[in-house]
Parts: sequence; C-alpha cells; structure tokens
Amino acid sequence: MSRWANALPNREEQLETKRKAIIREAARVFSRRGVHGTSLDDVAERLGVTKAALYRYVPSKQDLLYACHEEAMDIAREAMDRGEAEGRTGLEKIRIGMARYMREMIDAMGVPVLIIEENALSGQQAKDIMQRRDDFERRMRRLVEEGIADGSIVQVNVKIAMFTLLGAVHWVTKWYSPDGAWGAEDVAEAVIEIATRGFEARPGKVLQARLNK
Amino acid sequence: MSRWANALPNREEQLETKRKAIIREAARVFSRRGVHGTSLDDVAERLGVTKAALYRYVPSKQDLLYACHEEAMDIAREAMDRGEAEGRTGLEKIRIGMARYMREMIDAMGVPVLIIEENALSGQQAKDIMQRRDDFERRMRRLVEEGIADGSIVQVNVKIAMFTLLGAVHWVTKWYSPDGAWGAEDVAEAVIEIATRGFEARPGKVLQARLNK
Amino acid sequence: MSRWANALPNREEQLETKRKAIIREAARVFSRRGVHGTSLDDVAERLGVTKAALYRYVPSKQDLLYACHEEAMDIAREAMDRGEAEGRTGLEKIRIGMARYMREMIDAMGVPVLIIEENALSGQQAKDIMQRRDDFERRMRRLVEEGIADGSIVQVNVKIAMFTLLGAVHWVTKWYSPDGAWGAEDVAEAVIEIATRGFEARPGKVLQARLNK
Amino acid sequence: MSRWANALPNREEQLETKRKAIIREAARVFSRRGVHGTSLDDVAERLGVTKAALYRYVPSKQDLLYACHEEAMDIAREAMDRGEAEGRTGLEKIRIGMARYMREMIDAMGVPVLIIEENALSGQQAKDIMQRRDDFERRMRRLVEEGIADGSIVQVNVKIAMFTLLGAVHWVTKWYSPDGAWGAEDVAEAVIEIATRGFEARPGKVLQARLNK
DNA sequence: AATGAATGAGGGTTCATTCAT
DNA sequence: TATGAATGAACCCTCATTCAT
Repeated sequence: MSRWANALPNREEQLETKRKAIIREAARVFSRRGVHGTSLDDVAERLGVTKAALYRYVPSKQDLLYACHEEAMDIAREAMDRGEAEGRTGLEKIRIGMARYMREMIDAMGVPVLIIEENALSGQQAKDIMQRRDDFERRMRRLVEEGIADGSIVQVNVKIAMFTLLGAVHWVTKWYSPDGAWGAEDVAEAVIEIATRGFEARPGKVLQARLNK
Repeated sequence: MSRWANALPNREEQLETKRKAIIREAARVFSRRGVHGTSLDDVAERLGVTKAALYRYVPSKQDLLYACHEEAMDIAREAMDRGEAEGRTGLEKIRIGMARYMREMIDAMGVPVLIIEENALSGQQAKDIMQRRDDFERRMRRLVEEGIADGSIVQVNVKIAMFTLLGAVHWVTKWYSPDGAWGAEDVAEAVIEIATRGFEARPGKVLQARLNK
Repeated sequence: MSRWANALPNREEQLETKRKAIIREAARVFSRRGVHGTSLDDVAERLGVTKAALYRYVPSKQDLLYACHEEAMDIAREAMDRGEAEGRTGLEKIRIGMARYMREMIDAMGVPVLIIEENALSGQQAKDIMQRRDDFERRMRRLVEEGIADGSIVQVNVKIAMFTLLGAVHWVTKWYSPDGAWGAEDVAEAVIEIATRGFEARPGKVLQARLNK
Repeated sequence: MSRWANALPNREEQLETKRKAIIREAARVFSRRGVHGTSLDDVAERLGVTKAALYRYVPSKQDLLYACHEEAMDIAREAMDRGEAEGRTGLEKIRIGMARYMREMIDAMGVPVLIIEENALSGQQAKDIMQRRDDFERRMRRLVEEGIADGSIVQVNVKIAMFTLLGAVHWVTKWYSPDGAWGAEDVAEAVIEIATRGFEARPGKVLQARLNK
C-alpha cells in the first residue's frame, strides 16, 4: 500500500488528515476482523507505516477504537438530524436518515457500520459510546412511534421494528465491498427500501432503478 | 457459576454433554465479545471450570470455534430442510426455515447466530465453513427467486433481499437476552415477520399477539 | 504395548517389580528424548498404563529420575568392584569394569548409560548423584594412574584419558539399538577394546571375533 | 550479565551479530540442560534481554534449535573438507578434521558439540539435520576405511571405531569449561590424539606438551 | 516524523500432580 | 489397583506500548 494511502493533501493540518486516515482504516479492519483480532501492526501495514508511527496520532488502541465510535456516532447524529429535518412522516424521516447514515459511513470509513464487541471499550469511554448509541436508538424508536401515529408505519412492535432495520443496515459490513459494482448510494437506498418496507403502512412495489446489475 | 452449568445429567455420555456445554457457552461468548476478545479462561470461568479442563473435551480454541460453526451450520441446514418441506410458496419456506433456525440456535447456543470474524478460522476449516455458509446463502437466494416466480415475493433484487433478512436475523445477537420477557419463539416469529414483510408481495397488517409486553 | 511389558511374575513383590519396570522404561526414554522432553504420559503409554497409575509406584517425576540415576550408579559401583577384584593391571581392571558396566546397564535399562541433563535434578538429590558420579570418576582416575604406574597404560593425561573413555561409552546411547544385530555383550567389548586401546601401553591388533557382521 | 554479552561491534550488521549471539548462547544451554529443559527465558536472561526480544531475531524456538544445528553442521563440513584436503592418510585426515571441528565448535558455540535429543526437531527440519548428520558420519566411515586401506588404521570394525571417536569428542560438552586452564586448542588435540590412538595402526607414546597442568 | 528495538502483560497449550471413584 | 477428571504452574508466542535515534 502507498504511504498513508495518499492522504496528505496540504500542510500542518496533515496531522488531522492522517489521524482521520488512521481512524478510517482502523474502523474498516476492526469491523471485519474484530477489534481484538486486529493488531496495530495490521492497521499500520495497510497505511504503509510502522506501528510506532501511529502513536504520533493516536494515544492508544483503546482511544483509536473510541475515536472510531465517536466518528460513527457523529455521522449517525448528523444523519438523524437531516432525516428529521427533511422527512415529512416518521417513515420518511427514518428512510432519509438511515440512507444518509449508510452513505456517510461508507464514505468515511469504507464500511457502513462499526459492530461493537462487548468489553472492547471500558470505563468512561464505554459509557459514553453506549450512551450515544442509546440516544440514537431512542431517536429511532421515537420516529417509529411517530410513523405509527401519522399512519406511515404499520402497527408494529417498536423495538422489533427498529432492531430489524438496524440489523439489515449493520449487516452490510459483512457483504459490501467498495470495489464491487454498486456504489454506496445504491446499496444504501436498496437496503433501506426493503428494510423499511417491512413496517411500511402501505408498501407497494420495490423500486430498484440502479440495481439492475 | 455452578459447575458445568448443571449440564451433567447422566454418566458416560457426560463427555459429549460437557463438550456440547462448552460449545454452547463458547458460541455465546464468542458471539458477544468476538473470538479474539474471548479467552478460554473466560469460557471456562462461565462453566465453573479451569481453562485446562476444557482441553479434555476440545483440542484447541480453533477447533472449538470450528465446532461452534459446525453446530450452527447443522442447525441451519436442518431448518432450511424443514422450511422447504413444509412451506408452500417461496416466502413461506423462508419464513418457516428462518424462524426455525432462530429458535433452534437460541435453544442450542443461547444465541441466535454466530458472527464470523474474518481470519478467525484458517486453512481447511475456514474453507469448510465458508463453503457451508455459501451453500446456505445459495439456498436462500433460490427460495427468494422461487418466491418471486410464484408471486409470493415482490420483484426485488435477490441479493439485497437476502442480506437484509440475514442482517435482521443476525443482529438479534446484539440485543436479545434469554433472561428477558420474550422467549426464543416470540422473538423469532416477530423478527421474521417484519423482515420478510420487506419483500412480501402482498403485505398486510402485522400480527404480534405475544409481543404486547 | 502389553500391560506392564509383561513384568508381573509373582505376587506382592509385584510392586517392586513394577517399580523397576517403570524405572527401566523411564531411563530408556529419558535417555533418548531428554528428561524434559519426556512426559509421564509417554512413559505410561509405553507400559500400557495411565499416567496416574505411575504414582502408585513412584512419588514424582523427580524421584523417578533420581531412581534411574541411583540404579545406574549401583550398577556402576558394582561393576567397578568387579573390575578391581578381577583385573590384574590398571588397564585390565578398567576393561573388565567398564565392559560389565555397559552390559548390566543395557540389561537393566535397555540403554548403556544415562546422560545427565544439568538442572534436571535439584537439591539433595542432585548432590547425591553428583557425589556418586564424582566417586565413580575418581575411581576411574585412580585406575588410570594405577595403570600408568604398573606399565599397562601409557603416559597420558589422566583426565583426558578418562573422559575419552567415558565419552565413547556414553555415546553408545545414541546409536545402539537392542533390536540390532549385536548383543549387549558384543558392543560392550568392542567399544571398550578400542576406547582403552587409546591409552594402552602396548596396543596390538584389534580382536573382533563376534563383530564380523 | 551485560547486555548481549558485549556482542555488538558495529551497526546494521548488528542484527546478524545479535542473531549469532543468540544461537551461540542457545547452543550452549541447549547442550547442557537439553532443549526442553531450557526455556527461552533462560536463553534471554543469559543475554541480558527479555524473552520477547529474541523474537526479533529468531522466529521460534524450533527455528532457533534448527539454526544451532545448521551452524554446527556447517562447521563440521568445513572441518571435514580441511581434513581431507590437508591430511595424507585416512588417519591424518580424521585427526586434522576432527581437531578442527572441535576447535571451531568451541569458538563458535562455546561448546564442542550439540547433542541431539530425539523428537526435538520435527518435520522437514528434522529430516534436513538427520540428513546432514548422516552425511557427516558417512564421510567419517569412509575415512576410516581409507585409513585401513592405506595402513594408517588397524583392522577394526568401522562403525565401532567411528562411534568411539565421536563419543569421545561429543562428551567434551559435559566436562569442558571455557573458563578452565585449557584452551580449545589444547583440549581438541589431546582428545583427538587419545581417541584416534584407539585405532591407530602403529600407536606410539602420547604427546601432551601443553597439558602439564 | 518515523523507525527499530525492547518490554511486560496476556493468551493458548502442555504437563506434573491430585483426587474421587 | 487403576482410571478419568481437574488443577496450577510453566512455557511459547503475540502484541500494545515506550523509547532512543
């Protein structure tokens, strides 16, 4: 691999750029092989650097993992904000939000989501992330309830509906390849469409213009 | 924890019973914390035994993981067989098969599925499991196609539909607790209903008798 | 292998018989693979028994090793006694003694000598054995000196002569096989003849009647 | 002990120097305590380093052992080459070769020989080393035969003669101390002289100028 | 800014030893 | 008397982390 995966555009903000590159690459590998199954040597090698070099940008593996989650959570929140701002019904808000979430995650980390291994984080960091994840889930639940209320979502157990959707989204990690025929955009929309159709009040046909691969 | 989690009913078949108990417990922990995030000490402790004791029943951690996957795959195949035998349309076959799969997995391993960390298995074992997983996925795809053909499933991208369903199912690992209010049966049916509704040809209301928690 | 290598002739002295069988077998394996390279499972397996069974006859691996050395040292002393009693010159005493030593060792342990790994024994046991080994070597030195004095041995550095002989004898472990064409008797005599010829005062031709294999 | 036993003369070749130091030290300890009786901690401690540090220079304990044997075999071959080139009779060739072998081994590893515990190496490595050891012994046998043919060696069983000599040489491990009064040179010559005198055709007195300790 | 070298902690595995049967 | 089961210590090896250069 080329050094730093060619992520060195300008100057002193290089530091931040490189940090982001590390996080992005780490997220990708953590996602696939598991946090504990990934050594910092692995991460470093993919960036064309030495393990020791990483420590200039990240204080520890734990912190690196935490940063990955933070990044993911930032993206999630921002996506939910968008969804709530732009959607009209509960269903629409969910669709817009989650699609954006997936797209952004794939752009940022090359991977649509970070799967959380229990115990991988600890102490305050674990609490922080769990807190934010819970917030995220709470927002989702509320949107489902909103959808039920406004008639866009069928009468359904909220928790099940939410986790079904989240599962579909998260699972993309296991099969999506950025080198494949489909772009982030395509996959995101296709998955969200089917997954939300599961609790859509008046589901019709499935559109899939771009997916005629 | 009590010794062997009280899994010692009779006598010489104790060996096999204990082996199964180990596999079951390992699967559960591997699933939550990741294979590499789980030490054999962890597994042993949950069984109220020493790490060394495990080695009377399992030749290595690798083999233990392999055994977990084998067990899972056996269950998966058997469930698919059932689905194909008992269902009438493609959709029905999928529903019956996947629901059974979830129930059996929860019974056997306390966990609805095993998530595969890349690189966790290696060599022939990795090939074996991938092979069987591919077989499993191929069968699912065919059922989706069958469903489209017989009109029970809407026109949809087969791969996306399948992975959406699988994601919903697999994700249950992350939130299901056997100690909670819902039994395996309830969760399995609820998840499958919503997840398959995503590509059901004529989706109606959602039934959820048992889920009025 | 048959149970206890068929070493169960009479009755309550069986205990001692079995103990000897264990020592014998252990000595053999220790000799070849090294003490630390040999597990009690290895020893037990060769006797057709379980590891745990050994503990009825031997209190620990350390003690087993010690017993091996004791046995060897008993044989060595007895052989030296014989040599000193029967030989006329220093050279003759050495020849008789060492040849007997080799024969008896092979009979008793199936192996002509025990090679001592440093640190394998410890504490008092180590001291004991070292003491006896030193006694043995001291006796050998005195016989060499006696041989020089009585003219049967050439003027030679005593230590070197002794260790050369001992080396030749001990090395037999590495190549002698009781299943081969030569008996213990043959090998013992042939080796001793050549090895002592190295410091014999008036060495002549080499006799090797039995070795025309 | 001082770091790396003061074996760090220059710079980038330090890596090779250190590797050699490890091999040398390992050979020494393996030789005395047996491979299985020696932990890498032992080896590391003698070099004033941590066990983990060794892994920068040697991939595994097995490979370390293999490297020891390789080194020894290289020295053996080179010594035999010398003996065959410089000696005139079979006997002379053996004397020159073996004396050189002992000297070089003591210089390189501080120990005149490596004793092979059965099963210590495995697979291809075991085959390799056995092969080379057999080659070595074959060469020795041929020299003995040559000596018999050219009249420098008495009529003798070739195998016994060879193993007697090898035993004398190998045994030096057990009693030679580099810190003692004799140098490698002295010991080598003294041992070889007496050991080969065992099958010399016309053995005379024993010279031992330097050994009047 | 990055590297090579070194360390200490931890995990997988073996094994001597104990004990209930 | 012998066995199977279990344990704790020890060992090999990996890896996150630090430091001198």
